[in-house]
Amino acid sequence: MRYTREQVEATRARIVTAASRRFRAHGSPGAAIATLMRDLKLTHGGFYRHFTSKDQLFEEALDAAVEEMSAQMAAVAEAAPPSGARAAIITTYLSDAHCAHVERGCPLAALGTDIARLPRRSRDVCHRLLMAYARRMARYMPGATETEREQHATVLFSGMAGTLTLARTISDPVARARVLASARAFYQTQ
Amino acid sequence: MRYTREQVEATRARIVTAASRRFRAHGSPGAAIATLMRDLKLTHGGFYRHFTSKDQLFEEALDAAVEEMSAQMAAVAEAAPPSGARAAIITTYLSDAHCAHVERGCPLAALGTDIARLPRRSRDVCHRLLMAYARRMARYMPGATETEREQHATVLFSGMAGTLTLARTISDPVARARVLASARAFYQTQ
DNA sequence: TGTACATCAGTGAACGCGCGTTCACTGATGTAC
DNA sequence: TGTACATCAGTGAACGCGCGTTCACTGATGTAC
Repeated sequence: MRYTREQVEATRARIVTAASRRFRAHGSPGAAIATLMRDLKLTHGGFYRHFTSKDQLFEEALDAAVEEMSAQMAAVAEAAPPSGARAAIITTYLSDAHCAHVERGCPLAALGTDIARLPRRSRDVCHRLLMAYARRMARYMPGATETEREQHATVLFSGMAGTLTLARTISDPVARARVLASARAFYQTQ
Repeated sequence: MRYTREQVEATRARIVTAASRRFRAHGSPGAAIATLMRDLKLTHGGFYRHFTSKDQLFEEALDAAVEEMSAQMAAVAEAAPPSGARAAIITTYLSDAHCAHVERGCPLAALGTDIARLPRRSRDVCHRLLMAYARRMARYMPGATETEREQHATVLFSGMAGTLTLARTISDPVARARVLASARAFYQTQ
């Protein structure tokens, strides 16, 4: 073997991480494998030594994005006083900074409509990943039962994702900030 | 001239209407001009007698979608007692029926992330169309000033669009209906 | 009124490009003997 | 320990396909005379 198992897995991980950013920034059709590999100083042919198809990469990249995002949100929640965890999440999620960085931000806001259009099998896989995200956020949500908290997380995060997506269509920074601020106020009082 | 002005404009309108459905269902990269024209019993070459590019069609199709959707929502609001207009909008927007028909539904929920990724010039055009939608809905929203009502409409509709998009990733009808019901309850009490 | 020509929506072949995927090949290292 | 062979991550050319766009052409109708 030319490379050790560690090297091979490191390369694979680099591809997944880079893909998770590029897919969020440009969508799957907008992110070509050849470009992705070239920017990693690799050639596109080698891609298929690691993945069977672009679709498989998409799923793994989404998994990585969900993991990255939910870890960030959990960190924000844990840093806040217990009663302010939900508020801290809302402030961070609907921040100008999050809005400005699709490629590192919430995969639902970045890829929602693309996932909704996927054929059933892939859509189910993706949806399961998104549900894990909601489940992880549930502990910071109000509600008497785990199910209630999960549903609250689902509605809150999908709602904020919609507003973030809309904010990203706005070129004017002032107008964009105003929409984000309105949404923060809206969800904070709920 | 082979065709009268009426015939030419009727053909053009048919193309825009069909495109507005197909773009919402499959996104712009997923909706090919050749297929679109073929289903209208036309050939793809003729397309360029009516439009200069696919991008131009996208903008006109989005305009039509916004018009269709906001007219539907306005009708629902007008049919309700004045104090119940907002509630009626929420119930209709977050209904199973709306969720099941992307191609006739809210363009923000169907195309949000695609629009956010457009180059600046087209994104501005699209965003202006979406703002007209919010402006038209503002009259049914609470708020002391027109600006407040518009901001409320913006946050409410973008939020509902995010949840609708998420609901569309769910294959199981029961789970999907549960998410929509939770969101209806959430926004109704706000 | 009749005839010749111009117009232009629509046709269908062709072009060019990007992209996912395949494949024969390379060459450094692991392994068998 | 040394040598021959196997492995397989990575290379880069090539394939096939879909798609946006172009273009020469058609032919029915409008218009000029």
